[in-house]
Amino acid sequence: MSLKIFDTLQGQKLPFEPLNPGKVGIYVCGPTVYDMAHIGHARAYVAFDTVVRYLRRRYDVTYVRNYTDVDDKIIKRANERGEEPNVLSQRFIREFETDMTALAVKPADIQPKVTEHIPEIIALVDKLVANGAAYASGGDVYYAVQKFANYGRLGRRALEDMEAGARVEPGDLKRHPMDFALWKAAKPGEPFWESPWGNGRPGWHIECSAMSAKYLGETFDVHGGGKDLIFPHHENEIAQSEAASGKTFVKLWMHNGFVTIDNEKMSKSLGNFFTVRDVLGKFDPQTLRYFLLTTHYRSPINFSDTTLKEVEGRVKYLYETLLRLEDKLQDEGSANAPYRMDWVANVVGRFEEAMDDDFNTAKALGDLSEVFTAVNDILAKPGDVATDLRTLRALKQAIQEVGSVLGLFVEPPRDVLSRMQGRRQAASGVDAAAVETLLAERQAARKSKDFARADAIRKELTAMGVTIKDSPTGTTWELA
RNA sequence: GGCGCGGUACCCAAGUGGCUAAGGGAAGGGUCUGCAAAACCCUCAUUCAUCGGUUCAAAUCCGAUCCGCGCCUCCA
Repeated sequence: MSLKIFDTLQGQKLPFEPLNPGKVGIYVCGPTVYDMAHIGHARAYVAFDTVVRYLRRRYDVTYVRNYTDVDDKIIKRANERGEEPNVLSQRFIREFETDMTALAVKPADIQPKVTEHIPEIIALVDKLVANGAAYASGGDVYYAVQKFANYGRLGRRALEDMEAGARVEPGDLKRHPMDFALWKAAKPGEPFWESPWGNGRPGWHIECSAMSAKYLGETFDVHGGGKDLIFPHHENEIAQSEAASGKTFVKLWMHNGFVTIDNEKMSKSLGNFFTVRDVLGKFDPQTLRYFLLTTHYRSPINFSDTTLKEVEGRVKYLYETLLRLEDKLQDEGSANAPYRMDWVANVVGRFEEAMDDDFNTAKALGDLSEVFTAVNDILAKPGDVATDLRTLRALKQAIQEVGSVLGLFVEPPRDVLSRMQGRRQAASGVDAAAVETLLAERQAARKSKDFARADAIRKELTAMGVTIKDSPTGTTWELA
């Protein structure tokens, strides 16, 4: 049982071995906080949250995920809104954290902000200028890509190929078109910090080099982010960090695939953009999380309302099963009866097999389906009481253990189900009291065997979007 | 143009050299039910874009072709 992870740099799955036995340092590029988080963010952070949760089963993990809280887009947005950049970024950090909490994404161990690491950044830029990897030009400082032999290795592209397409502005301060800014001179009205090169602010890529080194060291185990960060962001991080330290920057690179809409990358220019908040207005956070885990993290995942509806139905089934299971387990059980099926003892083992193969949550979820079916099977067709209870207990424990890694099935099923029901009810505008009245009327009709009347009422309810379930303990209802 | 990824049933989606091609949804049949709903059971790809090749053996490896997507500019 050994963990294999796909490394972007090598282009293949590799057995994972931490640099320091028992310990893992992982850095994931966080959001630039100038707007609400979108589903692409949700995907990335749910994916890495799951990775980290799984790694923590075996290692002492230090997980760092930054906030980029100073950048062109933030300044632009703040100006548009007549707001201070730092006020705007702080606000979107809070919104981001609200969304992540809803999605059961645990905070990273360290969540550094760029604005709180300016001295480290300046020191790093200074070092790069001193050793010739970078040069000051105007009030800016640029990284000289030609000085870094491996430039383009992560993104699999040659410097010569890139020059052709690069736009060279007249009077550009860069020596080479692909050189990128480590430090940008402040324009009037922009936030700035004092530096040896004048007032300015960090370029986009340098922050991650500076902050990862500070918290994880000059060489660390895993660096992750979305596929769109491979080039130039991560390429540039490697160039900066390795030119400064002379050491290998990162042992293994992980990149998650995109969220697509109609099979095209989600982007504002295409107008196919959904925020997490939009989606959580229509679907349960557990639905979104489950959906994001149904496809392997490196593949694209296509988002649509139809799919989410389907997934919510599934998630509802899972929680209803859990609810039935819990109710059943109220009964006192036996200690060492046999299991009803022999695979029961190995549910977690199978889960680890799936996760060990580059965190295959899609496979893991597929396997889990059989567990839930088994639970319902036992509940629907009870056999020997002692055997059933022992089996159900074991299955419940396995579901909980697997769920604690996937970030599912942690909340009480009743809470999740009533949250879903509440959202549907609010959206449909159905009056619960009116439904109850009709149900009481139908109950009376049924009691007097007036089934025609009872069915007429059910038809009426169906027209309202209400589905009812009769059971020995009473009638419940829900919105389709 | 350069580089990369992918095409598995009606839909979504695992599987990347060898037991019966996971799982979910939809659909059809059944059990249960006054009838339903829910739940459970059964059925549902001799076949993995196409064409060649390698191999005792390929959805899985190689080549070609067609189609879709992404990166090369800010992006998770």
